[in-house]
Amino acid sequence: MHPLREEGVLPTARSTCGNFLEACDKMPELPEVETLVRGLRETLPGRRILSVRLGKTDFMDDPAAIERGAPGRRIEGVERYGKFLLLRLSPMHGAANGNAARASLLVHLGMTGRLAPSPSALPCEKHTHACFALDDGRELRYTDARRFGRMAFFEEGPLREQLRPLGADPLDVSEEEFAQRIRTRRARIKALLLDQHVLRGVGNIYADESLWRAKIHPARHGAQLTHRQTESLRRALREILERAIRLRGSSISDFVDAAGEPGEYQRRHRAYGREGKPCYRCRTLIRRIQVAGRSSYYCPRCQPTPRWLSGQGRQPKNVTPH
DNA sequence: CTCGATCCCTGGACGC
DNA sequence: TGCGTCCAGGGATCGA
Repeated sequence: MHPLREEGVLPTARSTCGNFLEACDKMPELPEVETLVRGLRETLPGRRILSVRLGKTDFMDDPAAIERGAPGRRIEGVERYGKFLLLRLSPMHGAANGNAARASLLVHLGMTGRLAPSPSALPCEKHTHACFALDDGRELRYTDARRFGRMAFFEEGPLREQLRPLGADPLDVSEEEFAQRIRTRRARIKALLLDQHVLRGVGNIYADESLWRAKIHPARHGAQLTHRQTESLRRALREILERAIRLRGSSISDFVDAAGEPGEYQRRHRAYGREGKPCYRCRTLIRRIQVAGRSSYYCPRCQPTPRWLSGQGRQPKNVTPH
């Protein structure tokens, strides 16, 4: 039996205190991945990968390529691209074959993925599917119960190929590009925010939060939005993501930020997961509907339902994008 | 091309 | 206590 299969279960490693929604809090979207990247950057660069052990591999593009390509390389950097995490690897030491080129390990955490170094002596947590032994007595371990994540090894060319289809950086996208990417589409705004080909890094939580803040109903069509609305949404999204990164970066939960509000209050979602609770702006009860196959939380008063949806009426035919 | 529906997978919540 | 059922979601894939 594979050593990783018999999972050495740590005595209830994490106190999963709290309800489901607090657990959702940890779902890796852009800010969570960014925080992880910053943490790994402190400790990984310069380390050499000595060996690789894999458990279940059905979420990996090409497990053999990882086993073949990673050992012997040095970790040169850690980067984020959307929700992807990139381990930049050196060319293979003194390699004359195909390993002379730079390469990267591409990691997506999916819903439940975690990536962290750990002393090799510690038993692996349950659902650990990849262990990279480092030259300092630690192992970089990937754990993912649901295996919705992804792991792959690429050299530069193929890596660019993988990342090329991804959309704009929501922290960086210009007013014009954002409007262009949204207002030319007839899909619902919620679907567009979640589409990694439109924007890279936004997930369900921050999509709902930014729509709440911009006062836009999740089922509106991209092409229905005014320029003023897309600009409001772009700013809301950027500010929420930036704040989330700041908050995640400070491990202390109850600090007071520049706005003078307690961190605990700040970090609470305004819409996501708050079905039946009063809107922070108008006290109307937050509702939950399905949009683009995902739960979507919104305030029915602040984010008015589009007319075509509210009545028995259906979607008008003339929402032609332009 | 565009968009929506379906499926993958597991653990936790909930009902009986 | 224990069992079954439902549900969460990112993204690939398929069909309309």
